[in-house]
Amino acid sequence: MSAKTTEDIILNAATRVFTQKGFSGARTCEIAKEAGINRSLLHYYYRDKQTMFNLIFETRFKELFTGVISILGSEDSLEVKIRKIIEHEISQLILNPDLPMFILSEVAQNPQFFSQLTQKFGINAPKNLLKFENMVKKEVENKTIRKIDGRQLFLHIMSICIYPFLASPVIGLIMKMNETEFCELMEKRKEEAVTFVLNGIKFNYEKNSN
Amino acid sequence: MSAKTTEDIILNAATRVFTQKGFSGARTCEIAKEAGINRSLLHYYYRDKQTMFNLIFETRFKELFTGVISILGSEDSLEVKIRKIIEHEISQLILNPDLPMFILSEVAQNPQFFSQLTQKFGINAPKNLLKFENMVKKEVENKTIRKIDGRQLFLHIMSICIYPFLASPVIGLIMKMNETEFCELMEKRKEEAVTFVLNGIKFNYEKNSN
DNA sequence: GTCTATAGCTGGATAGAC
DNA sequence: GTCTATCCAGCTATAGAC
Repeated sequence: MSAKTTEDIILNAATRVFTQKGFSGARTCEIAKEAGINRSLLHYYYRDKQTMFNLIFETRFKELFTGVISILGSEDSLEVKIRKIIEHEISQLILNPDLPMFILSEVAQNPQFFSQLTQKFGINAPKNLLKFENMVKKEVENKTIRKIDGRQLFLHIMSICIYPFLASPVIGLIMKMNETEFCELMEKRKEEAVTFVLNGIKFNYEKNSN
Repeated sequence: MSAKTTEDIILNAATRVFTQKGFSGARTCEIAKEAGINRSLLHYYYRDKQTMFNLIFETRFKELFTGVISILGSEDSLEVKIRKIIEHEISQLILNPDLPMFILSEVAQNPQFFSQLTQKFGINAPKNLLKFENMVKKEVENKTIRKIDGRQLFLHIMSICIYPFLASPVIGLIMKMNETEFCELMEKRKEEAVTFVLNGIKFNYEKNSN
């Protein structure tokens, strides 16, 4: 990140511009301007716009997904997994609030991106998710949590962590917050989200004991 | 939607293309092709790309926001509001799965869009949200629900409804579902989400009675 | 490695025939 | 109202000087 070489300066500038505007909205001359260099230097270091974009997209893609997926596949208990995912996700997103919008909007337009990259990095998301689902299933059978589809629970958790960052401009306006206040709300959200999720799946005695 | 006149045919085609590719990714020639007409007809009916886009964006913007905001401002009880929002949102999104990505990605690049349009339509989102927050506050004081920040609860609800549609390409792949299966999961999600949220805010006797 | 100049293309917009 | 032809701007990419 510290950007000493011209190569790094360009890459950082390109990352900012692509992340904010997406591939089709980004302009190479804006990247050059942001980096404070000549436009032809972009081609010298990274051949063309698409090549540069692919490189950046891969990096940011890993930033977004590898953390959660590895926690999903860990040996922790369900409750610990839930805590870890939430704390990890929200902490990361406070540092990179525009990351999910960048990745998801590009993937929406180009779904093959996702499968290509998970293959390339040997990420086995479906396997790790299945492991999570099986844990949920077992806890449901043991009646340590209420009856719930593991996929839905996984979606609940991801939703609660990621959505606020996807909608932050809207949220900022309707809740009349500036960026700092938004971050504070997200900071508090870590604990709140854990409580909410754990309560949300708690076994319901009154309802199920008869 | 039925598209009898050329004007409507163009508008429907443009809606599809803009929604899928966004403003900067959309090409007027693609819209013309999709509508099966000549490119210059676009200009005849809608002057230019930006004008056409603004028109479509306004319409889709209303589709996404007016429903929830009016429920927020209604006289229903908190529980009924929660049920109504969830059922309304997920039902709408099953019919328009790519709507939130369209709106939110454009707003992310152009935050003034949101404030302009809410002003223009006289939507007072902050006021209706405050009403919701006050209801939450009152229920917390009455100990009918656990202690929770109304803003966080509102975010929980919106997140759980909207996020799966924003991430649907990713979700489809890691859960190995096609579009139909995804819709079925969302159909079931209505009930699951209501249970989850209501449990998530339930007053916790064990913890608070001593 | 970095710059200037320029080529070449894509896409939006307009004029004008029918 | 619809089409053809054309123009023009903006953007990417390349060649070549320093």
